[in-house]
Formats: sequence, structure tokens, C-alpha cells
Amino acid sequence: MIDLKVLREEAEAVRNSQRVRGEDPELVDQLLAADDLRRNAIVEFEKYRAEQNILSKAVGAAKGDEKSALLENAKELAAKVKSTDAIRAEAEVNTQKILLKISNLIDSNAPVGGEADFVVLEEIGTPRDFAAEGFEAKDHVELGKILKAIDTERGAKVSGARFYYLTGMGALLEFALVNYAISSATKAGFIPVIPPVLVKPAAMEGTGFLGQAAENVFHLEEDDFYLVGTSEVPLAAYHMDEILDESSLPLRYAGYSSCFRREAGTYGKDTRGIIRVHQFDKVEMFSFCKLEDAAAEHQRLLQWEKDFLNAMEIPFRVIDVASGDLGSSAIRKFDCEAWIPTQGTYREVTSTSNCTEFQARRLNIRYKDATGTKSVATLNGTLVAIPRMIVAILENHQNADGSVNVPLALRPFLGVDTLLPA
RNA sequence: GGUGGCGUGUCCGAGCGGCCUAAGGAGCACGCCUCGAAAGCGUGUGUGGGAGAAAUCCCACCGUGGGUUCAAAUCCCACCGCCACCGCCA
Repeated sequence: MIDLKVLREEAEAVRNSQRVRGEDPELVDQLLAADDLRRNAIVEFEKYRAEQNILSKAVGAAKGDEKSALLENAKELAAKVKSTDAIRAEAEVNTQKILLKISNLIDSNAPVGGEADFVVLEEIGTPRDFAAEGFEAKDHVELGKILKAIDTERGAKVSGARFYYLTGMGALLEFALVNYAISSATKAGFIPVIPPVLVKPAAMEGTGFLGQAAENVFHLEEDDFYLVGTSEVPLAAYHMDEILDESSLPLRYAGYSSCFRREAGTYGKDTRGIIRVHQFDKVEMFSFCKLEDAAAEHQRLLQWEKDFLNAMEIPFRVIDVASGDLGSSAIRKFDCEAWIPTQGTYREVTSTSNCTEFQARRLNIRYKDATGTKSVATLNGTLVAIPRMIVAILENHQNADGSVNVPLALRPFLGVDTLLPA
């Protein structure tokens, strides 16, 4: 959530942020009004409460007739306290409700517009010219069959559309990617983590996934658990309700977990293959740092993502995601998009967001320095999302016979130089 | 799943209806002492919110949420978590 003080002082900036996101700027004025009511209600309640505290002490000290007289007054006052407290509580809830609807104050450097209005920051590597090489590229589904690495048919039989099995070299490829990712992250100072993937509402709410993204979250009704769509959720919530030591920042975690997404509203989109699936594994970077270091940290996360794609020898580009396409927590987001030969286009494979204090404020994560306690900033970035990385590797490194060359960096982790038709 | 015990400040730990504005200890910070340190002595030491120009004052917080009461860390109810034993499973 945003800071109420910021809202009071810079209401117009918040309205504008809502506008460029394509969200409701009216909420700002609703919130200002609710906040005003809230503060008045607090003053009213506290006035009676303070009186009651004094009177209660007098009751304790008094005896006999004097006591019964005081008790009469005290009873009236108690009723007054109760009613004003109820008004106060309602005002607090109402303010909070609106506050949670407002998205993070967008970075003025982020491009304004919708999904298509991203800015390409750089293009790295050159897509292969399969025509010049004398054969037509096969897509990952076909390659997956030839290598017996991906089985979408049985995935559909057992679990339905958007499910798949990784088998044989496909399964080993996942382990190799994860091991490479975790080992490079550990070298870079990340703490490796295997988090829970079922979380309570507070964790989901705190990371901002129950707002606009709620329709994509699996919910276990019976037990009120959510299945996380990314380990960003349990990693962010890891330090919930804690005060961190200034000297421990930046704190960097690399979480490996399964991710679950409903993919609502994507019917007919990416129905073939494993580009868009309900369940996949991912290694996610997550940083807790000081607000003033957040922009630099964001660049670092992006650099680690670029290093990974370079190590996989995949042509890709980096885009600055436009305002209308950002998550509610993010003030800015960079996506790395890998070249997918059979689609003739770049597709998102990793993504990094700067959420500043937005999540930390909801999750109550702070740090202490000489001047007091402040909210930390949180940032996240994908190191590797397995299915999409497998797609990129298979399609970009394929040979005419359906075999696939393994990127140099991955060979020590996989144990082979080439994936051969099985 | 059953039974019993327990959740108090940075930590340990007392309190079990009103002088709780939470004892005592440890830690930490500063000061005194010292050539310097340790010990000792003294002072301070949480979070959130509200009012105010400020000094400052007020309110809330003893696992969480309700309730009883003029008054709740303390009594009642529910839930969550931890520990122990038993049962079941791996």
C-alpha cells in the first residue's frame, strides 16, 4: 500500500499514477475523505477513552456512596466509549479497504501506455537464420516428442489443458537449469530457499496478488490456503512483521518453487506447448533493501537475468514495460524476452519488478537505523522459469535431425553436450 | 486425531481483576571511574496511531479475534502457534 502521508501531500501525483495505469483516480479522493473521517473518529474516541481511564482509577480508590455515584457516571462513559470506538473501527476498516485498492506510485521513467507501448531497451544476440542453414525450425512440442522430453498429451489426459510431463532429458534439463541457477545465485550472495507454496491470505494480500491479479490465483476454499503463483509471495512474506537490522541489507534470497496460475482469460492463447501452463517450477530472486538503493538493485537483478540468458546463448531483448501493464505493486518492470524461432518473435521469459515500499508496508517489514524505523524496499526478478527456458533452449539450439546442442554453461550440470532423439 | 502444559518488551522471566505508568535480570547505548579495559556506579533503552508551530500530551499494543466489567496481561469463548506423551501415517 502507499503511504497515507504521501497521499495527503501529493494527491495529484497519486491520481496521475492511477490514470496512467488505467486505474481509477477517483479512489484518491475517496481515500482522502475516508482518512479525514477516520482521524476525526480517533480524536472523538480517544477523548472519551482518556476520561474513562481517569474515572476508572477514581472508582477503584473510592468507597461506599461515593463509589456508587462514580459508578453511575462511569457506566454512561463506558457506553460512550463503546459507541465511539465502533465508529472509529468502522472508519479504520473503510480507510484500509480503499487504501488497499490503490496501486503503487508509478516511476515517472516508465513508459506510459498499454501492453503494446513498451520501450525496447536493448537487443542482445542474433536470431539464427534457419533458411540459410537449410532446414525449417521445429517447434518445442515437436522437439519435445522427438527427444521424449515433453509430454503434453499425457499431461492433458491426467490433469487437463495446460499441464505436461517433463520426462527423460526434459526432466534432467530442469534439474540442470535449477542447479545452474542456484549455484550462480549462491555465488552472487543469494541465500537459496525452498519455500512453502501454500500460503495464508495475509501473505497473498501482502504481496498484492489479491487485487487485479486475484483471478489468476488458485484458492483452496476448504482450508483457506492460496497456491502461490510465484515464490515472490513466500519470499516477501518471509520477513513479515519483522524489523530487520540495517547492516543485514541488502538481503537477497533465491527461491526455488513450483508456481501455480489459473491463466484465466487466456483461452485460446498459447494453447500449444508449454509456454503458458498452470504449473511450473521457477527460481526467483528476491531482494530486501533500502528505498534509496532500490533503483540500483533493480538494475542488478536485471543484470543477473541477462547473465543467465547469455549463458544459455539465447538471443533476447530487454523491454521497459508500459504503465498500463504493470502489477499493482510495481513502480517499474523490465522483461527479458527470448527469441522464439517458430513464432518469429520475442516472448517473455524473465521479468524483474521494483516494488519499493509497497509490499513491505502491507507486510509490515521494516529496518532500523540511527534515525528510526523505516519500511524496506522489495524487488523481485526471475532467474529462470523452467518451461519457457526449455522452449527457448530447444528451439534456438536445435539441429536438422531434431537433436539439440546444450549451452556450454549447462553441460557440467547436465552431463551431455547434445540432446539426442530418443 | 487424543490428552496435558505453555505463548508477556531485544532476550530470559515475574505478575493471574484497579499503585501494571509490566517487577527482577541479561543485553545494548551514553556518562562517571581508569593509562586503557574489565568490574562497579548512574542514566536511558519498544511498536503503531492521534493532537500540536514546538516543548509536549493523549490513545492502543502482554499469540490472534470476540465477550464479561466502571476497569482485563489477569476472568470467559473461539482460533492460531509451540512443547510433551499417546494413536495413526511415512
